Amino acid sequence: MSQKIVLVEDDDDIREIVLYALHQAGFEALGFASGAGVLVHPVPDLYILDIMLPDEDGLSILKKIRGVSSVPVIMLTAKGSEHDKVKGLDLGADDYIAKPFGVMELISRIKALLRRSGGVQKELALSHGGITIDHAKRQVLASGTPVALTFKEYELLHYLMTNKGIALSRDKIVDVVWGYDFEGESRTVDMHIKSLRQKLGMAGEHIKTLRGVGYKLGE
Amino acid sequence: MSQKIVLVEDDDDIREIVLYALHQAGFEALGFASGAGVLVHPVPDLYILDIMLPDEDGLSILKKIRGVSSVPVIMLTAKGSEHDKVKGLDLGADDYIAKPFGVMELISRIKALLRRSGGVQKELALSHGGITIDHAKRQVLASGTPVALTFKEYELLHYLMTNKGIALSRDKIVDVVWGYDFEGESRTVDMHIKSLRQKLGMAGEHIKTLRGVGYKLGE
DNA sequence: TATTTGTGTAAAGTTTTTGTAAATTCTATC
DNA sequence: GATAGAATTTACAAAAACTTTACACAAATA
Repeated sequence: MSQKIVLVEDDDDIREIVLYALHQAGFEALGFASGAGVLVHPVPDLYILDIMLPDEDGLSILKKIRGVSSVPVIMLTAKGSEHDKVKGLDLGADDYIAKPFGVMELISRIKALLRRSGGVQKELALSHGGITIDHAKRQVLASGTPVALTFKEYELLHYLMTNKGIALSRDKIVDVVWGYDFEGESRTVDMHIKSLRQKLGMAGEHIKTLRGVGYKLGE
Repeated sequence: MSQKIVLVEDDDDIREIVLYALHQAGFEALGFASGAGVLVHPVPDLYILDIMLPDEDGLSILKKIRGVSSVPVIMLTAKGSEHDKVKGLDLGADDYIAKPFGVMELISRIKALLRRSGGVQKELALSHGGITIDHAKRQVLASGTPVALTFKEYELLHYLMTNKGIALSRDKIVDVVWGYDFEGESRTVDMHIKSLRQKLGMAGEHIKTLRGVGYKLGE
């Protein structure tokens, strides 16, 4: 089970080089050229963010990440002068690396951070396929935007998310979410699945129907 | 817990960009397009003043501020030539930044000033969405005006404020604020939430109802 | 292809939950 | 113990959520 790293870097060359090196080092690495789409992606084990990006700057992405998770973040800063300033600011990232940097150094810092954080890393939010559920806040984000769910909808999604990839029968779902067995047949579960899919929009497609069995979130 | 910054800058674009960056950096920032209204507002932790303003220039605002407070002030100066002149005069501001400036640099200087002036920032008051609760003074402000709360109302608000963004069940609220469990059903919590919302006026809308769960402040 | 079985979904009907005014009980203070 | 203000309960209206029904549609089966 290799660890996942998301890299956000607009310079194509740098991105390709770093991704290649990360793969060589045994990480599962995914690159983005801009902030768009980053937060739709499930939360990885570590982020590497360029502080200067075309659309949205690295800091604003950092803020959003920190809103849902305390996953380690490494910021890439441009020039020497800016680097010291940013580093001194302590904006909430775990490490700052000045460009140009050696790939080996980057990887060694990544490993250090993962070692350090791996211990008591408490994930605040569950994530999958653009869906994020923060149980403390009782808040759900689909593709980055908040979604208002009713009580049962939320409970159902939470159950699916905590069992992502697992096939769940209607009986099991009813037991867990409703807490008792319905008598006859009813479309209640289907009904709530429908509402969920609808409210989650695009991301709702990750809720799969298993004909004759029940439902499943993701692969 | 966040520090307040007032920005006076007539250029809409610059004002928006800087305000955005300040918010991203975790400050509570408020912008004015001209000098009017600035001094009516409560004194923040730091001012940023453009030296060239339509009605009243930044220097006269600076004078007035210095008349009542020694709060840090950063002046924004236009071009290179003027910058040096102003800087050499030492007009009483704590720092001078020439336009165009990098937002990162501005924020770094702000932090430096706040660190220097405030020492260790003693944060007495919690703030969110126009509601301020100063536990030392046991005083609550809603949209800037004092609100008289009863004991239970205050305790309830304080609990909500210290857990802003967190979903709180009625049981939890009762445990913490009332200290014991009610027997049967009762509308007591709802009742106090209602009074709070009423007394807080506009700002009361930040207390959200989570149907089937409880309540939550903000987010 | 025809049939059967299972699922999606809109809409109606029912239940649950919350908001709120008013009545009642409690508590501190004089 | 009288009184005023606060806290709690009661009762009901309003709003929101939940379940069921009914039927269309899709997939599996014969």
